[in-house]
Amino acid sequence: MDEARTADRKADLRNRLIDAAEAEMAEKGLAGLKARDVTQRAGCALGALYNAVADLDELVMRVNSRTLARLGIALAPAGDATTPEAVTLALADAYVVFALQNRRLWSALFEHRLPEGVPIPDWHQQEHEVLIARIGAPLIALRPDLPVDVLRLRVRTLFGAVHGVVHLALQGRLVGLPEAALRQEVAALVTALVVGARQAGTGGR
Amino acid sequence: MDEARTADRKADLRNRLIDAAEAEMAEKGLAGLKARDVTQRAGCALGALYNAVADLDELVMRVNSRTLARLGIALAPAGDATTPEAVTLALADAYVVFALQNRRLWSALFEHRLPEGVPIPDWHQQEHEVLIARIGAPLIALRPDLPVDVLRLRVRTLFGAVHGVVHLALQGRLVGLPEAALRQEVAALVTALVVGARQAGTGGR
DNA sequence: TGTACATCAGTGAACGCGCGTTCACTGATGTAC
DNA sequence: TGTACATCAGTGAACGCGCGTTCACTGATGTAC
Repeated sequence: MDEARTADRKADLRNRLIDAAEAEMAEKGLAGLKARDVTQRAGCALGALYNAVADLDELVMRVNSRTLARLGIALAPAGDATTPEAVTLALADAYVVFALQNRRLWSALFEHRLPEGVPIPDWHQQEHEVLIARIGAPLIALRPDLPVDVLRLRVRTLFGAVHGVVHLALQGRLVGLPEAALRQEVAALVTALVVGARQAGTGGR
Repeated sequence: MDEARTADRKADLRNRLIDAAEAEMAEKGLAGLKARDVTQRAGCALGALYNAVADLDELVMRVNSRTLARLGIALAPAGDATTPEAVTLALADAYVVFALQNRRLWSALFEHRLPEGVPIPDWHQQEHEVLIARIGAPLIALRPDLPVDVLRLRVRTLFGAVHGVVHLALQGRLVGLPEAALRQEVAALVTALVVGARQAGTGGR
């Protein structure tokens, strides 16, 4: 009857391990994540890690999963804007701010690669889809005339463009770029793209 | 008097090592580059590598240097276009094509990180600057009214946007995207950005 | 409520591997006379 | 042109380290009677 208690404690440790991994990754980046550091931080023995989780890769995916969830929350208020353009702009700006405030965790989202041949698990893939859909919603409103597959591509292009600018800014080849400047650049970028979309959609030049 | 001969042979081996490293990286990517594979491919002993080059990092930078040079050559014909817009479009398109034809070598350009605290050597940094300047030239023609530091930022934004789209496309989260589609997306992206620039520059909307 | 037994979370030393780099050596090449 | 000597490119076995993962063990927790 009390077997639930042990299960709880097991889940507890598991969470502590994910917490620890998250903290380590936030401090040292994905490449700096070491099994020993994680377990030490979580206050358990090295071996316990493999009782809670299959391997380090799973741990990374759990952390990435959390990061995506937090990103989702950070993007939510953007939906309140009144026009599709404004929504898109707000999404992009929230994305930039999130990336800046979560540099290493955000980078880990894109750096992590599973070993060759191992596919990304469905539950994780789906989390990505949700985000893409969120970004795509206002664009669909903007261009109801376009077929969905073209729109899907456009959404990824928009996302890729914003992502690329932020990525480059955080890489350090462009050190010390102030936050305000980055946000402004991204805003200009998105404005150009979205205005282009509307003009094309309404036949206006 | 014949000491030149030995020096030549030394330089020869060095070049063969860089060739080998380039081939290895093109096949297996930056992370797949191993000292033993390189020397075996170059037909020399493991230790000879360290006679020719300080360490693997230097080898990678030599390869990246070549890749940048080849990229420069690939971009050159774009300068023949007649309007600044057309030049920018041609540059972006040539960039995309180059990236697709040199996936792993192109990725290595951005993946390689020197160990913490070691700065990028000047000669390599400068190669980057040259490319950025090349991309920037038509933009300067487009917006002679803007101060240079704003333009510098804009150039990097444009580059980052294009880069991000290509990067995302090659990552594999977006597998099998046909080349034509990618080129078209990038063309649309750049058109939007460049048209925006001209309109803003001429006081148009 | 006790007692014997089973389970399994948790331990941490040890394993094993990959891999960059070093180092004592050798032999070919070049110099001095 | 020979001969003795010095140099140093090239060799590859060995070093050393980092680090993910395993595994024999232990002790606390839970079950059966």
